[in-house]
Amino acid sequence: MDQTTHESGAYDFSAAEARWQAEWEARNSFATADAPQGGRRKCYVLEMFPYPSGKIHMGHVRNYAIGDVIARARRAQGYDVLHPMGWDAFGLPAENAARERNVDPAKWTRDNIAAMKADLKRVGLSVDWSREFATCDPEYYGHQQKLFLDLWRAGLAYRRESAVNWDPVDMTVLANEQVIDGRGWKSGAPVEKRKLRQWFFRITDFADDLLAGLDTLENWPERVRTMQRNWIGRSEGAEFSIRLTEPCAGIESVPVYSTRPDTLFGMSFVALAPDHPLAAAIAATNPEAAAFIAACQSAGTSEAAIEAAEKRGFDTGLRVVHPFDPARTHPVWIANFVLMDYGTGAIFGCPAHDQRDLDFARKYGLDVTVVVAPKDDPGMAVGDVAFTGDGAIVNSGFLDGLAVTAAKSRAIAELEARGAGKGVVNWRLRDWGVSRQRAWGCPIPMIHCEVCGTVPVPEKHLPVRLPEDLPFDRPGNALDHHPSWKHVACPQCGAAAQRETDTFDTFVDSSWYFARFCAPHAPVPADPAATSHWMPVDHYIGGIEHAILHLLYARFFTRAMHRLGQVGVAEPFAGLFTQGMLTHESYRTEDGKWLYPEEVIRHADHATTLDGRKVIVGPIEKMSKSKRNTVDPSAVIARFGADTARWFVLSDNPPERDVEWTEAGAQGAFRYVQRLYRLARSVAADRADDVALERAEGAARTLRQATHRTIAAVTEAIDGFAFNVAIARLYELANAIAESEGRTAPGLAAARREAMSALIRLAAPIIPHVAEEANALVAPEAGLVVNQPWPVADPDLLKRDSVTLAVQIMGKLRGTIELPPGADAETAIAQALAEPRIAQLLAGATIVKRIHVPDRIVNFVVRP
RNA sequence: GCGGAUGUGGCGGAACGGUAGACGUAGCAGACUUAAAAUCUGUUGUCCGACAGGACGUGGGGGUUCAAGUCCCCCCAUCCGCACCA
Repeated sequence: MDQTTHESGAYDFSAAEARWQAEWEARNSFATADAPQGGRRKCYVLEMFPYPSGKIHMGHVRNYAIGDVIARARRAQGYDVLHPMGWDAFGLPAENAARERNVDPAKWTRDNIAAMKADLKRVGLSVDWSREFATCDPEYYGHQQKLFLDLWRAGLAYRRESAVNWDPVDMTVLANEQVIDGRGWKSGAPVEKRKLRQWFFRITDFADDLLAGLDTLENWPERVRTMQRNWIGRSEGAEFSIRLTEPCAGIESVPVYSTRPDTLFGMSFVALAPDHPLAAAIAATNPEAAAFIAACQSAGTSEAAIEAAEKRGFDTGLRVVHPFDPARTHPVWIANFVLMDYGTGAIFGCPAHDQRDLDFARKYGLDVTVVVAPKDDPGMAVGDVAFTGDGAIVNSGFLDGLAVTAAKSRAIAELEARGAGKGVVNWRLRDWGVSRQRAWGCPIPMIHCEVCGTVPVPEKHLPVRLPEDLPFDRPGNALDHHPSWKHVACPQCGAAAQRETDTFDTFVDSSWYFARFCAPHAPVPADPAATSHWMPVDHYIGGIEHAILHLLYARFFTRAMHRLGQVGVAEPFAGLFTQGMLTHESYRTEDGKWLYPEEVIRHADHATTLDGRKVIVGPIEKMSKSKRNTVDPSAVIARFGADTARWFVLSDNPPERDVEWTEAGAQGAFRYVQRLYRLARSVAADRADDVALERAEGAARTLRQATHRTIAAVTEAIDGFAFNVAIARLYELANAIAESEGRTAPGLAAARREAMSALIRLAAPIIPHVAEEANALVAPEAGLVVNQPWPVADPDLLKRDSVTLAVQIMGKLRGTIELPPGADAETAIAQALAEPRIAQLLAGATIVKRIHVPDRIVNFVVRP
């Protein structure tokens, strides 16, 4: 009896998984070289690296299982596969832990990495761990500082003022997620906007290219490309000045941007962003305006908060002159829905043809003039819905009668002729602010000298290391509070100077790690030869929540590095796959306390606690610690094994959708793993059969056909990331092998061995441990499964002996017929008409049309 | 508010415009067992009817087509993102 079989004959996953993981590690099965290997095609598989929270969760298991299936399948298919792993190790949680529990964020992070790595290793991933690094390694962030200096020298980084959320009680900058309903999450104090000098990357320099590049990303989900396109937000419009009737504080006119210059005659007001310079000038002498602006500032900086807020405005009393009609004047308002960061921070309002303007106009009783008349309703009156479609321009002087597009050009030409403005391309995309007032991040390698200004840290002094004794005893930036860290001599003049105490946004850390993985020990940030070989990432796998920011920043950063000659490609991710989230029922006691699933006994129609108290079963929601509806993968792996966990998270539904963890599903997965092993034992016990595979007949040939159909179907399904479909086909093959047991047919033993070998290799990317175990029973002479090639389907065995066609009358199914594949229309229709039931139903009716789709259907269209 | 997606049996889901419900899970009936678990066999969309057969059925409403889960239009619900969470 071998050591992984219980006395009962059951598969002992625990011993087997540890043994095969050790075996792969001892053989270095997943190590990859930086350079090309003998003409083998390369495949770079990368899952978004994790934040080291300390424990893996089921979302990680699913994310890494998806990547691992692809990596293992590609390896079997003959590719040279790069599949690395690392840690996105800077960020707020470590800092919060430091404050709350007085621990060193570095130690906290290192401990978390160690724990998570141990968890991940038990999942049995085909990862080349020799490439592992964490973004908090001084070596990594030192290279990042070098990259920043390169970007700065290339003019792609600069410093300017920008607003942050300021908590006036805790005296600290808040992240948007720390602002809840306009208040600080801890202090509860209303948040203020405050301007700080901050570092920015000039991502807008690449706006055009980032947009155009999307068209080349054929292996990205269309929805992600659409989201990025909308985010970049290219628009064509007009930028022009609108003259005030009287100057205000020396300001004579207001520049506005509009994508609808065709509706200029429908203008009824001008609206300024609350932080617009003219608004500030007005507020200086008008306390009411100042109060209104102050009220707007408390909303926080997030666009969602601003736009979801009720539209409010303040009439400044100023008026502007209409650019095309000096006789008309319009009021100037300050409005909370106008964004300073978009366009010029001021708009003209045309309520009839813009919903936000209309809502605003209705609220404050402003004029609504229709200037675009829909073709089917030329006399349209506007109620509460703005008309934004095409039509003919009316009430608009020289624009009258034109269509919208023509009117835009005409209006722009007129503005240019009058010297008032011009046609411009505008982008919604803003430059990327990377300064964070946080201590647990990559220090920005700059020094502020009173004499020399802002001076870069000399490269020989990189990395600028974080101090090991960060003081977290008071709010604010611990790096800034450190007694000595920031005080240095100016590298240029030697005078006393101060280090920049802001650190980088952690999105910077994750914007080039995939390039570093290609040569993780190179003396430069990215090794050009290694990145030229491995980049782009062929399959990048992660959550849909990263669809915009992370992916856009990484695309920008790669372009910047490419421009500087540091990586071989401009586009980092050739293929993208976005997975759904893990969800689970949530449970609470009657007094509202959240319960973990393991504290709950689930009955058929209700649930109780372990000691019998009533449990309220909540909706199925995204797993989160706060609701305690999490399932701990370590516990699942200990109970069922890694193979079961991997199989379940891939089997239940398409990977791009959310998956609900269910006990029943896990049990089902567990049964399959056991069943695979039992089948292998059964096949291994078959007596040899001297009939060759090629001469298999009857049940043996049927099994061979099933095997080869499964090979074709599973290969296609895995290529398309349809793991749930691949798994359904693997169930079918297992069923077919089980059915063949005890039967007799020429070549059946050989056919069963063939089927089992295919099943093992096809299932191996998903459940690699039991696949090795089964292989050791059935075909030990073939060597480890990880070194075996992917099975290939024999086209002859994919051919069907006969096909079933549906026979329809008026599109309704009325019967089926059996035909040889490829039968022509005449044969099919004749046979359909010969069916007694069809003939009966057609009797007395006139057939007006006969439709035949080869190997699919016959449909008769009849008249009674 | 804006942008993007999703919706099919009790549940997860499958389905080049061509037999809706593959496969799994749950349920029911049976075999094995002292018993339970495991395993195996059969069965299961709803309604009518006898297992023949029929009607209905893919979030709701309309349309295109010989034929619609699939294409088009409108609506509803849920989820993701919104620039300092990662």
